[in-house]
Formats: sequence, structure tokens, C-alpha cells
Amino acid sequence: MARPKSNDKRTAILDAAVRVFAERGLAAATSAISSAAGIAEGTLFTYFKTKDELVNAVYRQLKAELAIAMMSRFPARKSVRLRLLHIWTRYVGWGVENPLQQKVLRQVEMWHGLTKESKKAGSAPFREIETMMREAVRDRMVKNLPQVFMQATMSALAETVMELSRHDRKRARVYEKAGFEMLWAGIAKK
Amino acid sequence: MARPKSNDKRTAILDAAVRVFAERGLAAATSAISSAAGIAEGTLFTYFKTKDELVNAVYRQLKAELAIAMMSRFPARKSVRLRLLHIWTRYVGWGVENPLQQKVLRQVEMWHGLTKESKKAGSAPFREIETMMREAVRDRMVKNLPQVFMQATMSALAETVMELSRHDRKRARVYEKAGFEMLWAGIAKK
Amino acid sequence: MARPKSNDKRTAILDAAVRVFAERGLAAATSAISSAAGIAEGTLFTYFKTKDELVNAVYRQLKAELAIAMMSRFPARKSVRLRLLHIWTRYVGWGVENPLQQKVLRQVEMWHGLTKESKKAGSAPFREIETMMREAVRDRMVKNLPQVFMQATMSALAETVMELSRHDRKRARVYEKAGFEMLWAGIAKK
Amino acid sequence: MARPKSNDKRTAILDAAVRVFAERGLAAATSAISSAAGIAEGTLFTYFKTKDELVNAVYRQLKAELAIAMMSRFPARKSVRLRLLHIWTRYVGWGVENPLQQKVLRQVEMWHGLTKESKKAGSAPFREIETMMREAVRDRMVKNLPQVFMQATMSALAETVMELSRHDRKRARVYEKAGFEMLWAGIAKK
DNA sequence: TATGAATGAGCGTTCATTCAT
DNA sequence: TATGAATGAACGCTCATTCAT
Repeated sequence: MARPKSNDKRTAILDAAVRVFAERGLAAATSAISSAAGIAEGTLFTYFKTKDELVNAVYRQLKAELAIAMMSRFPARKSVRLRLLHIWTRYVGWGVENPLQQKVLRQVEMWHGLTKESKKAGSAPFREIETMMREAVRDRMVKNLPQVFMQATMSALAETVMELSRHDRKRARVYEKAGFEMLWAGIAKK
Repeated sequence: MARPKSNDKRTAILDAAVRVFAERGLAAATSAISSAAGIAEGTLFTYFKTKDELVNAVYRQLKAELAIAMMSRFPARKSVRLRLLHIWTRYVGWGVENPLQQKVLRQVEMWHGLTKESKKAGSAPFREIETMMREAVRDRMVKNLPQVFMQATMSALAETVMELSRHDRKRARVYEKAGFEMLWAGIAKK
Repeated sequence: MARPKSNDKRTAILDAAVRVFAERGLAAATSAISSAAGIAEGTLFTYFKTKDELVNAVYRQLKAELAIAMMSRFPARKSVRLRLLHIWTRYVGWGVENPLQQKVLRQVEMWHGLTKESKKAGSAPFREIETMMREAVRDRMVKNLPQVFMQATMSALAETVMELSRHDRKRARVYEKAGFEMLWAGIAKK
Repeated sequence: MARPKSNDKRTAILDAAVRVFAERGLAAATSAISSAAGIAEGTLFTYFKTKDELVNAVYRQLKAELAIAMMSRFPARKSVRLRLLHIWTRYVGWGVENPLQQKVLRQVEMWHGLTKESKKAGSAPFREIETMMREAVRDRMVKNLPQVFMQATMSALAETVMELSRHDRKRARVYEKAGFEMLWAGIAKK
């Protein structure tokens, strides 16, 4: 079967894309990516038919990594507050430890070429959060606010915290705690 | 600072740039901007030496507009909560009423080419907010949190509210109110 | 109005295209054409939006030149035979004297990208031939054969004669005469 | 001349090439040919060192098929007219029944990469026609015209008839007959 | 100053050919 | 021998910028 399409190489391209996009934005040339990945220019297109397809793949990859970071060891039995705190902590932690990934993810999320399929696939693993929040509303633990509001504010606050923490590592804990308190205070029933 | 001949034309270019960037992203061609502005391709470059300079100018322009919207009629005598609410309401209102501007502002803020000077100039008019918050901390009305945190979370929440409101105009008031409550609950001393 | 789009330059590009296509076929690079025309690569696209558009323009240009060569001084009053001979002679003469043009015209006519509009525009000036032949049929000077047949065989024979003549100039007259006799013998009523 | 292992595969490639070239022109990718032939991309190059070599081989193959179609059951004893008619009928018949082959043959004949050897090999089987015509000239059955002229006009007329017939099957007989009459009238001694 | 044609570096992508398997 | 991933030159085209008018 000749050299089989190697998963290593696919991964190398995705990794290189993240590095290059983080440094130069999504406008970076595919040739910069292929050379960062240590492959020929044409090879990139054996793995991703177009640049758009590559960017979509980067998005899915990052979302999947983030999902693993956030959703593993999810304490399904604990209180809503602790479950939300778990998610929050993991999210912020991932962003602080993976700054390139997080930066690129933000950029891609604002990008025009994301397909519906990618968006769907990207958000699928986070469905559990929605379920949790819905139940929390039903159980009167949390205010009856639109789902989108709760998720969007959580993302926005978490991303803010990540960025602040990256620039001022010493205060990372302060930011993280204050961010969560803001979120919880805005969401929880008194 | 060279003062070009026609301020009208300069303004026309900036306006056109906002419209075009909002629709096609910062990657839009300068020729699209000049034609939207009703001028020749080359003329754009008598007002802005490079595209990067134009984008920086757009940023400053938008920040200045936003500052006017936010800071005018600032109720310096009212309570901290009301002053903050004033800012919040103006900010969110500006974003909802000027969706193109707000979209472009977000894009430019994520862009790589913003100069330090632009960033400084852009945030200058908002110095007053910082002063206010500093006093509020001193007077124990507000928790002793880092300034950046308070400003960044306010921005993040406001932008989230704007975007949600644009997609769901009927809930705009709900979002605005819940957003402010979250911010205030996270900041105010109990 | 700055440098106006020059007709000279447009013509230079079309001429260069003919030369280059004749030498290397329609697959020749646009960069070869622009450099043969003495202009920058990008300039070609100010005059022709795409390569396909350029090839279509070449086709129309050549057809127009051919039409002028064939249809000028058309002896509308003479006998059918003499009128047909006039066309034949002009056609063959043009092909022999403009070998590059004729070669390229053949290639373009076999090409997939010719638009309907081009085909229509290209054949319009030759409408007069059709009229002539139709009248000749009506007047019983010529056999009642399908129009397409008469035109296609004339083209085929003329092109054959051109090519033979180019390779063997001394016999050009023989070929030309024999070719016409074949055509006339096949078409004329006995 | 290296004899590759599997003649089946060689033939499959040649057949596929004809189909693909007919549909997309000679610019078609070799990968399209190999996939149409049901083989791997690289395998094509064990049978034909380069694409040019493949096209040359296609030419020879088609010429050979055409020769078989035209020259078999050649009525060596009949009159010149009948012998010529036999050739004509077979030629036209082959073209009408093998439209892909005929289309590709025309394209390849206009192509720049045909080698002298191919041209020579391609025309070899038709030497018999030349002999026949030479004798016919000697025996005063046919005008003393250059060999090339007679062969080229026959080809040109036959190809014209094929193409017209393909587009208008009902008139195929008319075209075929009128084409031959034109040829014969142009060649035969009165 | 305003114009828009001219420029050419740079882009994403294709494809004939090579080569590790 | 057969495979198909790997290669990189080459392509058509775009666009920020320059410059003749």
C-alpha cells in the first residue's frame, strides 16, 4: 500500500498550523505552515484539500482538545456550583497552558469560513454543560436565564481571565477566582 | 502630524473601510474600500500611507466614537453603581446601534498590526473610568480587584451582550440587565 | 484620467498571445504572453480578466481580421463561381500569409472554452457567404446540399491548402487551384 | 523496445487515455487517466515513461486501429474509384462509430509533442494508398496531382463528414456521398 | 491633488514525476 | 511490479503600492 497517509504527518500539519496562525494570524501562507511542519508545499494538500478545510480541521482539533480538558473527570454527582467550577477551572487552565491554541481558537471562531458542520461538531462535546444548566434552572439552583447567555458569558469571562493571567501569571489565581465569582453571582439564585 | 487637504475624504475612507471590513473582514482589498468611498484606488494612499495605517486609523476613530457615546453626560455626582450603569448602558447601546462599527472594532482588536501608539491613544479617553473605579475601591464601594480585571470583564460582558442582543432583539433588555447584574455582583462590595 | 487603458497595449497583448500560442499551444503560460508583450504579469489582467477571456478575445480578433481579408471588395455582381472564388482566394491567401494566426485560430476553434457569444460574434461577418450560397441553390447554380456541408468542406479544403502551401510554397498555386476545383466540382450543378 | 509485463494493463491505460482526453482534452491530468484505467497513479509511469510518451503511444494506437479499419478487405482488383470508395467508406465509418477515438486523433495531430518517429509510424500502414494513387496517376485514371494533396484533402473531407454526421445522424449518408463525390470530382480525370 | 493603469511579489493549488514501501 | 504519498516547479490570479498623466 506504499507509504500510507500518516497520522503523524496530519498531526504535524495541524500543530504547525496552530503555531503559524498564532504568530501571524489566519492570513498566514500555507507555505509557511508546510515548512513549519517540515513537509513540501504540495504535501499539505494531500491531507487537507484546501486551506479552508485545514482551518476547519484546526478548529475541530482545538475544540476536541478543549473538550477533553474540560469534560474529563466531570464530577456529575457534585453540586451545580462545584460542577460549574470544575468546568471553569479546566477551561481557564487549558487556556493558560495552551496560549497558542486558545488564541487561534478565538480567531477561527470569528472567521467567515467555518462550516455549519464544523460548528456543530465543535460544540457537540459541550452538550453536557447545557444539560447541566438546564437541570440547574429546573431545580431552582440557577436563575432562569437564556442558555446562550449563560454559556456566552462564561466563555467571555473565561477568555478574559485567560488573557489577563497570561500577562500577569502571579495574579492568575486572583483572576480565576474573581472571574468565577462574577459568573456565579450573576447566575445563581440568591 | 500631516493634515491632509480634505477631511471629508478622509472621513469617507474611514467610513467605507468600516462598512467593507464588517462585510468581508480585514482581508478586504483596499480597492474595495476606495470604491466604496467613491474615490480612486490611488487616492486612498494619499490619506493613509499603507493599509496598516488605515486600519490603525479605523481603530482610533471607532474608539473615539465609542468614547463620545460612553462618556458624554457622565453623571459624575451620582453613586458608583449609577455611574457604572451609565457607562454600561451607553456601551451596550452603542454596540447594538452600531453593529458594523462594533464588529470591526473587535476584529481590529484581535489584529496583529495595531501599534502601541494606537492602543494607547484608543484607551486614553477611558481613563476617567479608571479614576472612577479607583475611587470606588478607595471608598470601599467596590472590591479591591485589579483595574484591568474590572475593565476587561466589563468589556467582555458588554460585547457578549451586544452580540446576543443583535441576534435576539426581543431579549436585548434581558441580556443588558443580566449582564450588568453579573458585572456589579462580581465587583461590588457586599 | 491618469494613463488611460491603451489600445496599443491591448493589441500588443493579443499579438503576443498569437505568437506564443502558435509556438507552444494554448497551454502556454500567461507569463510568457505578458513578457512577449513587454508588460508586467499583472498588467495582462487589467486588459483581460482571465486567460479564458483572453483566448476568446484572440478568437474574435482573428475572426475579424479574417473577415476583413475575405469579405472586402466582395464582387457582389459577379457570377456565383467568381464570388466563391474570391472568397476562396482571400481565405487561402490570408492563411498562407498569416500562418501563426491561422494555426492559432484552428487551435482555438477546437478549444473547450469558447463561449457561445464568441462563436456567434466570430461567425457573424461570414453571414453573407451563407446568403450567397442560399441564393445560388435557389437559382439552381449549385446543388441542394446542406449549408453546413458547403461551409465546412470549404473550410476544410482551404485549411488543407494553406498548410500544404506553407510547406511547399512553389506549389501553392497548384494547391490553391486544385482545391478550388475540387470544391466547385463537388458543389456546382453540372 | 522494452516489452512491459502486462499488455492488458498497457491497453487499459491507452483506452482510458482516449476516453479521458476526449472528454477533457490533452490537458487532462495523468491521475485522471490512471484512475479511469483502474490503476495507481505511479503505475502509469512504468508503462509510459512520461505523459508525452503516452500521448505519442495513443496516437500510434489510434492510427493503427484506423489502418485496420480502412485497409482490411481492400478490393485490390476493383477499379480505382471503387478502391478509393472502399477506403473512404471505411474511414468515415470508423470515425462515426468511434467518435472518441477520432476526436482524440484530431487533437493529437494538432499537438506539439508528436515525434517524427510517431508521425512516420502512424502513416506507414497507409503507404498502400499512396501506391494505389501513384498507379492511378500513371494509368491516367486520376489527375497528376501531388500525393500529399490527394491524401490531405481526403482526410480533411472525411473528417468534415464524420463531424457533420455525428451532429446530424440522419444526414450521414448524404454527407458521406457528397463528400466522396467532391473528392472524386476533384481527383479523377474527366 | 486625483486618477487608475502598471507593477511584481506572493498566494493557493495542481500535477507530472519520484520513491519508500 | 504496484502502490499512492511526497515532491516542488509552475500556474493563473490578486492586491498593496507606485507613478505617469
